[in-house]
Amino acid sequence: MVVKRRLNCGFDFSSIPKAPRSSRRKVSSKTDDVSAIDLLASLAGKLLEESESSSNSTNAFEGFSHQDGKMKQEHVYNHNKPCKSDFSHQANLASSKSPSENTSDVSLENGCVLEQTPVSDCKSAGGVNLLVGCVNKKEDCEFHVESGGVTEETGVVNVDDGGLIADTFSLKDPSQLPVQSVPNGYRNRSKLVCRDDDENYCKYYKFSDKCNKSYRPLTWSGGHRRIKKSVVTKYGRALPKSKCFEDTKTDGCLKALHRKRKLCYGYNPWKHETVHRKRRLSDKGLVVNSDGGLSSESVTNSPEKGESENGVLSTAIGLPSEDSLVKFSIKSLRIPELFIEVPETATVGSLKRTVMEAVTALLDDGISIGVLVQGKKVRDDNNTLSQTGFSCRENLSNLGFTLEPGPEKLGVPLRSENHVMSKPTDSTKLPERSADSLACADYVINSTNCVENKQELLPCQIDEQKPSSDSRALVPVSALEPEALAIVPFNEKPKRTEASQRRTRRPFSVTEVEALVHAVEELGTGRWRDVKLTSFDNASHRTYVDLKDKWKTLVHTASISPQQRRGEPVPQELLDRVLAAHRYWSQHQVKQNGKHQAAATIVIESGPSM
DNA sequence: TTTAGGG
DNA sequence: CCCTAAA
Repeated sequence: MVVKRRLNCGFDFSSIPKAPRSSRRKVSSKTDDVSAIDLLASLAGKLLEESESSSNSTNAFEGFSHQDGKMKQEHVYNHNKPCKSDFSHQANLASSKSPSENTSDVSLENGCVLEQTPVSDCKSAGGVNLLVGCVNKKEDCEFHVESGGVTEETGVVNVDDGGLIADTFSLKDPSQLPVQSVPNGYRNRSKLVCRDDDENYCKYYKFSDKCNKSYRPLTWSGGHRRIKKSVVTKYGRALPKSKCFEDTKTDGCLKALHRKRKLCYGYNPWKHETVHRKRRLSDKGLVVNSDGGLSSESVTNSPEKGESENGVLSTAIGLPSEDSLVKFSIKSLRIPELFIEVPETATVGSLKRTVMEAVTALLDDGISIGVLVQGKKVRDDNNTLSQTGFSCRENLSNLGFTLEPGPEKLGVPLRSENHVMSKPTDSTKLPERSADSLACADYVINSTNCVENKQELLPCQIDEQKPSSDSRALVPVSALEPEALAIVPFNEKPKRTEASQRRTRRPFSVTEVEALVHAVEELGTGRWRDVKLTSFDNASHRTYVDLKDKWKTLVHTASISPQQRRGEPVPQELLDRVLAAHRYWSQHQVKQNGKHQAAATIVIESGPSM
């Protein structure tokens, strides 16, 4: 899975397709959501363009001040390399807010960021997260496992992945963000969890007597969702699935990349991109308009006319010369609170893989974009920017974006009719500016050793933020090497275009097995829904069917010789409990059918767990 | 929707 | 993990 994903640009996340969790559940996509992404992209592109032409664009960025003091440890990861464990990360400083509000911040980074957050903080502080990270201070940005508790007595690293959060902060100087020490609170059991928005944030579940700690499986509580949607072109036309990146679990990143590209070539009127390049991308399957550039009609659209959603988009994509343009940039989209647990004896490689899996799971579950104005989430996607209150440049400081779990909130795929987007005015305008960014991105991507190279990565992003040219601070939507970009998605995973992709395999961890066994011991083998609700409620990637299947395999595993077992070894103790529980509940079934016999059985067997 | 099983 | 018949 990891092999070809490139998660370097914050924008990627916004465009990451929501992987269908279950074929049975189909969520109708909301067109409104798309506009948010597109708008965001458009604005970002616009900002770039603007900054390029005007050194004063800096002001536009200054408004984005990071509002909270949340401590975050973020990890930029990417896996351009064949090695799945290959990911790089870096920490970012972010602010702390209540879970529901923390989304208003914007971090500017070249890559996706994972935040490490103590679970305990979540519940104890009413959802307030303490995250550790930094933007410019490399020394503080490393993924210090020790701080998380790897070296702690618990021997686990907890990465609580909360909802995805896109933070926006001043491009001016990320380093100004307060740097705080890493809390030593990562001692709980790990949660591969994804915080859901707001109220769902603090969910956690108990999964065993021994491990009666909050456990939030990696996922947002939205449960499995499988969304089938068509990709909409930047122009608002729905493309045939075969020609678009379809939402798939495994191709989320690819899709993200695709989106990124859309941003580069579709929404960002950056300069010096040739039509030829665009076409090449198009040929590769990218959703790129061959004529490229903003359409004249869109250009003529004045911001004032933007009453409808389309209008908003037009405004966002308006000509650089228009003062009314809303300009801002989103340097990165953060994935906060990825909670990970690994034994202290685990290798670094396994740690990487674990993190990678967590990230993948997070992405697989889909994300949506939220827009915040003055800390308040804008729910009406149909309002214009001005109506919403951030049409003016001075209000940008109050503008925030959030990456939120839950594809259903933002059915990325929209209906074409709802997305009459502006076309790029100048086909020749492509992200030349992004060259630097791209170089940076490439560098990041090529970094093999994430941890080791992290510091190297940071400079990249820092270097980009030159005082005189804020545009450099913009998210590097790599466009420098179109071919490469185009190739990656299509050549690497060409077939992954169907919505109903098989879910990525996620082997049960021992911890999960433990939780499962414990739940079955108490609930029996015929109440998988209850098992799910009691022990895996927040593990959206674990359906009750999954649990049932896992139990099935566990019983089988326990029945065969250890030599025949594969995968991560399950402690014999657990397997014994599996057999015991299986036996017990089998008897229990018999009991229901034949009461008398059951009574005797029960007396003999005091319980499943032993 | 949930169970139960086969694939 | 997926797919589905049944309930």
